[in-house]
Amino acid sequence: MEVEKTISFKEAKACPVQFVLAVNDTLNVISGKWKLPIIGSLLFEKKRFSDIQRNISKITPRMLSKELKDLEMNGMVKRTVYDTTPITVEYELTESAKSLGDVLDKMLEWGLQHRQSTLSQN
Amino acid sequence: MEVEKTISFKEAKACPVQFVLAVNDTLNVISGKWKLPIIGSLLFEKKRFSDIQRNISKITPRMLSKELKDLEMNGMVKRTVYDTTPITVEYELTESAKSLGDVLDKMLEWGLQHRQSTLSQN
DNA sequence: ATTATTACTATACAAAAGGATACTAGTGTA
DNA sequence: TACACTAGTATCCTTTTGTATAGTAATAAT
Repeated sequence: MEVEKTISFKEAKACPVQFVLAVNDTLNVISGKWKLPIIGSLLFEKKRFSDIQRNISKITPRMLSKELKDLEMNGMVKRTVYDTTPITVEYELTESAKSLGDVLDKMLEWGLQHRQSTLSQN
Repeated sequence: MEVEKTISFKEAKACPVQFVLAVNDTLNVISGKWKLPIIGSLLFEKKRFSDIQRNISKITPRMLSKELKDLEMNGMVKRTVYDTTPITVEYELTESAKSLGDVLDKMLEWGLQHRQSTLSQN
């Protein structure tokens, strides 16, 4: 039986190893070619499998299925099956996933700034 | 000749495609197994190749060399060669890279919160 | 009976990322 | 002469990630 310690922001920030581990947690949740597009597609409304597929035109069903499973396992999306004919399955972001929006905004901001500052080096 | 348009935070945020692209810019800079550990290792002081290698015990010189090149190309680290014998090479984070610290803090914070909220689902 | 629909799965393959191990150049020391 | 040091490279191999293409189950409409 493992003892799992809950770590605080302060503790994690003070220790480089914990820091890297915790940041990696976040990174892993959104890593992979299609996670971000999928999250983006679900940011404003819940959607069905085929809707997402139409939304992200180049994704294959295999990848969409796999990435959605990953996201579900990581507590990022909720999957709901409706017993219609043919069945419909709805995917929606969890609250936690929605709160990732703020982080993504920060990344967006830094990305734009960084592009500026590296362009101006020429 | 390509016209390159500089995009604003507002513009990027309003357009899902631009949003995903810009966030991906940031993601790409820190993606790969060793980027974060390397950045972490350089956060507080400049270091030499062998120092970093000692710091991140499991990295091979091949990977360290490759990742440092990537980081340099992306404007994240500055490489300085000193003509000593044997030569010494120093790596340090650029200002832009240091400013990534804030983003990483956000990611750390979210990662910890998300872990809490998914644990409490059981 | 054939076709369409939704939400996938199966198989095979290609490409990218990463690891293991050995090696190099240039110089200094024992 | 032999060895050690720094900062890497070179070669080969394994693992992970992603792609292409075809197929499935359950049901309903034509």
